[in-house]
This record gives sequence, C-alpha cells and structure tokens, in this order.
Amino acid sequence: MSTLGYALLGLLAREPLTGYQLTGLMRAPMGYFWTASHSQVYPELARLQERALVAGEVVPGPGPRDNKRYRITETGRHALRDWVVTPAPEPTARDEFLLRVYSLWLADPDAAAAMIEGRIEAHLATRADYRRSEKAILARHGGEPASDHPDFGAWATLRRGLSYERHALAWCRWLLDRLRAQARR
Amino acid sequence: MSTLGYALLGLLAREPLTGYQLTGLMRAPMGYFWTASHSQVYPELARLQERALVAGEVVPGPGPRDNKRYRITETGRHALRDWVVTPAPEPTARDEFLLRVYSLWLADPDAAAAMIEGRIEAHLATRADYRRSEKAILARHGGEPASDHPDFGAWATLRRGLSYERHALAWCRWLLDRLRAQARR
DNA sequence: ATCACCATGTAAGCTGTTACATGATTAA
DNA sequence: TTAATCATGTAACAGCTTACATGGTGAT
Repeated sequence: MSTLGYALLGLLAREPLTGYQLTGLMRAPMGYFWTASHSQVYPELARLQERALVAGEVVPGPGPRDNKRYRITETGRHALRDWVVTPAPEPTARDEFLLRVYSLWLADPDAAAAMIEGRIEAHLATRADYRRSEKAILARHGGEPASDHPDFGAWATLRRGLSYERHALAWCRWLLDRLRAQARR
Repeated sequence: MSTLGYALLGLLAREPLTGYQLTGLMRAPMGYFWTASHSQVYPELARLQERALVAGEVVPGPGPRDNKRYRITETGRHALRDWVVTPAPEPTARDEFLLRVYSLWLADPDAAAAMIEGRIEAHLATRADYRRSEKAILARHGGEPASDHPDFGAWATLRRGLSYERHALAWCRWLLDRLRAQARR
C-alpha cells in the first residue's frame, strides 16, 4: 500500500467524502504535511476500492458527471489502525532554501538579506494560517480535543506546525543578524 | 538547470571533487537538507560539463577506473551566485510521521506511545550527529565562520538543524504527555 | 460574458530510488 | 576470506507534476 493510500484512508476514517473533497483536504489541512493533486487522488481511490479498503456509492450530482462518495470499510479501518503505529521512515530532506543558504557566502549580502526577508514573510503567512486553523478547531470542538477524538490529529499537527514556524522564524532572524553583523565590519 | 545541479555547484565552489566524493557529501552534510544517490550524481555532472559550468580532468587512479576530478568554472560560479539569492519555492511537505499522528486517535495508546518514543530516539541521534558536526567545524575553523567564508553555509545550516531537533523533540514529548494524560482518565 | 467553483478522469514527462554491472585496494 | 571502501556508470521502475479533456452551475 502506498503512503497516499493511508493519507486518504486517514481522511475517510473521519467521514465519507468524494474524490473532489479529498483533493481539497489534501491541499489543506493534510497538505500541511502530505500533498497530492487530483490526478493522484482519483486513481488511488480506484485502487483502494479494488482492495475493498473503501466502498464507493454513486450519487447523481447536479453537474454533468455523477459524484462518487467513498466511505472506509472495516478492512480499511483495520489496515489504517495497524499502519499508524508502524515506525515512520526518516523523511528525505529536500529544502531548496537551505541549499541556497549553504552557498550564501558567495552572494551579494543585500540580495541575500532580501531573499531571507522574503522567506520570513512566507513563514509569517503560514503561521497566521495555522493560527486561524487552530482557533477554528478549538471553537468547533469547544476546547482541546482528547487524544481518542477524530479531531485530535488535526489539532496536534497544527500545534506542531506552529512550533515549527516559531523555530524557523527565529533561525531566519538569527541568520539575518549574522549577515548584518558582517556588513557592519 | 535542476536543483541537483546547484547542489553540486555549491559543493564544487568550495573545492574540486570527484563524483564519488560528491556522492559522499550528498549524504552528509548536504544530505541534511538535499540528498542524491550516485546514480543521480554522475549523469548530472556530465550535464554540468556539457554546459561548461564545471570542468573535468581525468586523474589516473589506483583502482581499475580513471578518477574524474571536477572543478567549477567561472560560468558555473556566476550561475550559482545568481541562483542563491533567487526566492526558494515552498518545499512540498512530506512527513509520514505526521501523517500517522493525524490518524493516531484510532490507534492503541500503548502502541502509539512506543511509535513516538522511537521517533524521539531518532531525533536524539540526529541531534548528537549535528552537535558533533558543529563542534568539528568550530574547531577546524577556530571559532564562528564569518558570513563570507566558505564554511559559513555548513555552519548556519547545522545551527538550523539543531534548532529544528529541539523543536521536534519538544513537540514529540508534548504529544506523549497528551496520550498519557488521556490514559490516566 | 467571464470567472470561479464543482467534478472526474487520462497522458506525458520529469525526478528520484533501487537494482544491475564491474573491479581494485586495504583492513580485520 | 570476507567485508568495507574506493570508483563510475546504466536501466528499470515508482511517484509526482503538469497538461490535456470535458462540461454544468452560480455569482459579478
């Protein structure tokens, strides 16, 4: 089973959804840690149905095409529950920003500072996004979700996102300080 | 130009290297934020040479094959210097661990705790690695490298790695606390 | 009218991983 | 003698991105 399959099962374990809705959720909030486009989602749903991990029912929609609403099966729920406590492989590190920082020593200091400031703006925007999302969850749920509540994962990963952004922002600012300290000499 | 090309140029901007040596550096320290296997490195070096961004000289080695030592050209150094201050695209988020956490609410709490503890061990090992590497740089360099010194990038990215591990560890422990708080009820 | 959104699929292409292929030197 | 390290390549495959394809509904 592919990782994407478990991502989709993770969403369907909460509620039945169509491919289109799943695609939206793979942008956010699941996209905060695992992304997929619709061209990946539809074929993967077909594979999941083949293996009886999900069941699809055709709902005649208002549009030209029929809507297919998928729900997780007992088999699917079991597969997900088993996979979840499986040790996760180390994520392959791929950060183009850090790749640039590695060679920043040969760049023009002002251009370098501008690049980092752009990065800071992006982090601030992401943090604002996470803050809104967490607020929405706490409001909708009426407090912090317990660890066996379906909302727990979304909340816990948002907390992590916020912690990550705090760290990333602090480091970017430290880096800017280093560049400016050099410029003053 | 591919991202991998700039990664290799970033290493060659510091000193001439063979494909084999580059492959090792793509595991660490560059592998801390961008990885590549030898099967990617050799063809990419050929492409870089084609575009005259690097120059290769054949050094008869002790082994069965000739060693090819590459050095960056002036054209290559310019391309790298320009690219470095270019805005980096947002990295595609791909973290299987967070994907598991998202669905942790339906898992057995003890199995979940064990999985997270495994993750904590991995973070501790990585942090120890980073600490050793930073110590080595500071010792070899005799203090903190200035921002226009070739060692600056390696040092700055290690500082980031250490900050990241601190954040990740703190969040893993917070998550464990949540699970245990639930178990006590 | 034009745009955004709903809605589902296929195909081509690029990137990256794993496996195939070969073989010398040196240390345990 | 067995394994690790040095050393360089090609090929098959998997995963993901971008583009192609179609078309209705509702808001501006």
